[in-house]
Amino acid sequence: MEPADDGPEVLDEAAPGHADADHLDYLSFIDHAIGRATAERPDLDAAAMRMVLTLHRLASTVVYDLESTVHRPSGWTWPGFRLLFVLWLAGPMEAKRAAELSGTSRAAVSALANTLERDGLLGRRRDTLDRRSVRLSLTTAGRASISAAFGAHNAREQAWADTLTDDELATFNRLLDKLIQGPQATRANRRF
Amino acid sequence: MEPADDGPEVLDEAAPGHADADHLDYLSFIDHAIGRATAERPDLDAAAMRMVLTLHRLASTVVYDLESTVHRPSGWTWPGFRLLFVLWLAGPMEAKRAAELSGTSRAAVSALANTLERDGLLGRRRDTLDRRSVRLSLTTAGRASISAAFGAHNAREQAWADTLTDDELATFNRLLDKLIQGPQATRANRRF
DNA sequence: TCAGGATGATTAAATGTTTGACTAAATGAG
DNA sequence: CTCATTTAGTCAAACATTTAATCATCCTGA
Repeated sequence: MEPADDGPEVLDEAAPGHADADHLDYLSFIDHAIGRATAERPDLDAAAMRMVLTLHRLASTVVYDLESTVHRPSGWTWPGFRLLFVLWLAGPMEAKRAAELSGTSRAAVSALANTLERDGLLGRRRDTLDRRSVRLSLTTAGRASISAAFGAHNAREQAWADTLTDDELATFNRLLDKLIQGPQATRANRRF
Repeated sequence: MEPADDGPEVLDEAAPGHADADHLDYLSFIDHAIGRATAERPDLDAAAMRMVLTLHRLASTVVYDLESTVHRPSGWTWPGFRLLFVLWLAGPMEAKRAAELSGTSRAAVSALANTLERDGLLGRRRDTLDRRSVRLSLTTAGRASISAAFGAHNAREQAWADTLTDDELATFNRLLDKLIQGPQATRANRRF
């Protein structure tokens, strides 16, 4: 990799206000970012910025934890888990519905099904009535795998939830639900 | 793609309890999943399961919204935005620190920097003291881009936050903060 | 001093994601 | 009935992510 030749267009010196940026980490960066951004642009909505920034970082951290401690050691990936999870709990279904329920595109389900089928965890079958459509279902091996993995998965979920009191958890779940049932979520879920 | 040959190992019929799985969507699947899973395995922690499932789906939906309405139309990706955002608000820094602050691996930052450098949004410069280390900084074009994009970004954040009342938002942010400051998050953030 | 071990960055290989194009099959208006 | 349109799935190209291996550089202790 060639080092950049330090042309004049590179802002190489820290701009004023970055002086305190040296003792930051993944968590404290949130406060720093909100402070810097709103100092530079007072029109920004700080509480909304905090909500999205923290929500995203928390979700990433939880997913990384589940994937690295539960699923990768069992030989599979988070996206693979998500698709098998849907099939486990809602039964065999068309690829299109699996995409809707797992929240990705049909193309991603198609690609994902390739590896999962290769690994013997799910089966594909062309529908006889509508021959465009493909029905996905767990194999017995797939069912056994996910059923076994989900115990460990839920144990980690429980450890996370234990960070909050029972009341706080109930409140948190209520607010999550309000957000995901709200107009923005309804508007946004258009991956199809 | 070859249809599976419907061998006996494929669980092709819906198991009992899947009868009501036909009128599900991305949102109502959460309730269905919790009901089915706890019916099958009463030892599971339903509230914890709900928390993680909803948290993940909400975060994915918000990110997809921001990426598809704000960032992709401007010609860049969510991961690219995240890296530039860190450089914007904390100033030039080593690649290693950029990885810590943006929450990915050093390898991912290295790959991401390739495309961003190619597109003229950031510059790389070998450190003269420690010649292993590489310093990343925004170009003026990169700075202008992110500054322009962040107005629209924050407007979408605001729309999401408006789903909650002011009190609810304050509570939600407090609980997000408690979770991300808690022992699980501290334990889990070990991507380095 | 210098050999062994740590550290920063990159690359490699495998996976997964997106959008957009393409194929094949079903549907529906005339 | 036929032809245009819609729909399900897949493919292709561009990107991004992970872990593991590799390379170069720095540091440390005998």
